[in-house]
Amino acid sequence: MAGALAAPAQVARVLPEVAGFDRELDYAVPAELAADVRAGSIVRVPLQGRTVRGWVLAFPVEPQDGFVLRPLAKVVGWGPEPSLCDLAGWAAWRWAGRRRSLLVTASPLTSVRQLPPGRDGPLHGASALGAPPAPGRGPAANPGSASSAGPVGERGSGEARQLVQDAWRAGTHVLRLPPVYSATDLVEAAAEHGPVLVVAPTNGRASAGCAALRRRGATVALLPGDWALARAGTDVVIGARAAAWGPCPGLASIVVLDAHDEGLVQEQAPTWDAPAVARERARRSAVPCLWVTACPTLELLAAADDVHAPSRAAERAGWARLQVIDQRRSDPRTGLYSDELVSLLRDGGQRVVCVLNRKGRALLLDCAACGEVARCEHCAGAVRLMGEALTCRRCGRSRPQVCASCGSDALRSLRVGVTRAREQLEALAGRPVGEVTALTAGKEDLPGTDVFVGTEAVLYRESELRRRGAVGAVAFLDFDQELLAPRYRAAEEALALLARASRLVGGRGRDGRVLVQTRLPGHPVIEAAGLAGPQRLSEAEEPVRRALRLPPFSALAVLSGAGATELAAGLGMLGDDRIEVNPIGEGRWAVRAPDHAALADALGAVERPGERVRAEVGPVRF
DNA sequence: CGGACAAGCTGA
DNA sequence: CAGCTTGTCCGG
Repeated sequence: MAGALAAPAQVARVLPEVAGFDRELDYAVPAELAADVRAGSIVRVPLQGRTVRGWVLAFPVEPQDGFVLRPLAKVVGWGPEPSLCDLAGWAAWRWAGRRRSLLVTASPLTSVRQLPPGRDGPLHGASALGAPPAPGRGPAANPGSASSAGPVGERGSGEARQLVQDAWRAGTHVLRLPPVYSATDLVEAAAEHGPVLVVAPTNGRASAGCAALRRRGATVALLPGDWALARAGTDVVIGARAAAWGPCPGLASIVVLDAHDEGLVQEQAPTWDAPAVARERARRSAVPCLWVTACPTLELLAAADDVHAPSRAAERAGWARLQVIDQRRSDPRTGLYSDELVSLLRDGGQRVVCVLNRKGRALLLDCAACGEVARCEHCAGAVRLMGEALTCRRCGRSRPQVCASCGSDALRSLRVGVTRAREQLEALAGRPVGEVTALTAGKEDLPGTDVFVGTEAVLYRESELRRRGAVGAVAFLDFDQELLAPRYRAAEEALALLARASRLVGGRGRDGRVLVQTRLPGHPVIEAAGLAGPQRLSEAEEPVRRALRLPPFSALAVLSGAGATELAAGLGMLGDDRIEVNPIGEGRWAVRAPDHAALADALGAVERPGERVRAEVGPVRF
């Protein structure tokens, strides 16, 4: 540096984008860059002999004395609004992570040097919101999706609008709308109060919602692509879960669609979830946060200020008819295909989607001659059929399809997977059956058949399935697997599957139905879906969760990775008797606290070990 | 994270 | 003791 006696440069406080580094550093801002620097700007700064990206958290600031400040190297472009930088700090505390990944989520994919004309510019000058549809207006609608209906259908529009009006005050509100309702009407009603940020559970729902809103004349930014447009200002900003971190100047409300959906939870640490981020963001802006869901979870209900539901008639109309097949007296071997299912399959006019949450062909076999379960000769683990051979799940060794105890080659499938079910369904139906699993999802077109079988991934192919005509029925071949899954949220997840299936067949008004094969016909999940009354499940679940001190009656985190044991020990050393730490096998630890604040404070108070630790706050699987 | 630098190891 | 690896520290 020349050491000239010019006026002291202004100073910016920057968070460098360096993994594992969460400190703010001060930099001098050269006069020629000062005009482009503002809080939130993305810049490049020198650090240890290289230059790295970073976010300006504050500008200008009083520098801390005692440092020779290095100059900012470059202004890359626009970044998150300053309020989102603060929100990232909160989320880093709440999910025991660092700000970097959260600010990456809040930033554009590529540098944004200039914003397009915004709210008051030519794109927006006369928003057509509330006016009759004006197809030619606004940014180009997505080609290709213009033919599909709104994100979820058109029924019950008045009800959705009315709920928005009822809930219109600062705070977090559960809008308990049935699976079939008009999200487009709902968002449109919210947008009449000012810019609305919409978080959808999948990119597919977000882009369908974007197209529907644009057809009605709203200016809509679809994230992540339209980041710059969103930052400039639109009526609606919509995207998948990362949209919770999307720019939305003048934010007047946040709407989270399918707030119960697991797609709204970030899998990588920090494991933030969009409903909780939306709630805090709305709270900080003193605007309404609307959690829209057909099946509110206990965790959502506990965190919300109130619940708004439509009339019984409207709620009933939006759930499909449920046909429960009681299989308590059927043979477990043949129980996957009830008479009712077979007649449905043989009705050639029906398009049927079957759900079986098991991949592969045969996952458990026994010998037809001696009845022995097929197991591995080396480790005694259960074997499954892979191709033509039996493969051990535990040690991976293979052997031919022969019974190890009597030598017979007549092995029977005790628990079939989707691959085998497809073959069996095809034989029963007398027409072609297509297989859909997560492996094929998104990449290939659906098979050209009218009957499908797949894991729950098949339910996420809604728009493709419906494009070829109405789906007459969704059949859950082994619903008990969902009901009895060893996870505390299993029942709520099972109801969410029935809600998704309801949406696929289109509610009471259509002839569609959801068929459930089960040995637990009186289960609260089935009762709730059958009566279109999701609170039935909440009422049954609440005392169980309370007694077991599971969320929302506690807050959980799972620690894993090489440093997990050290971090667990550190938590024990805090001497806080509200924090429980328990081993859950293989270097994994469960941490339980009375609430999220206590959990976050405890995780934040312990020094992180040198070795890597993953802290999954609010584990999806537990 | 990744560069800088120091301490530790090895072989001629 | 040069030449290399491994570990620890620290960033404005």
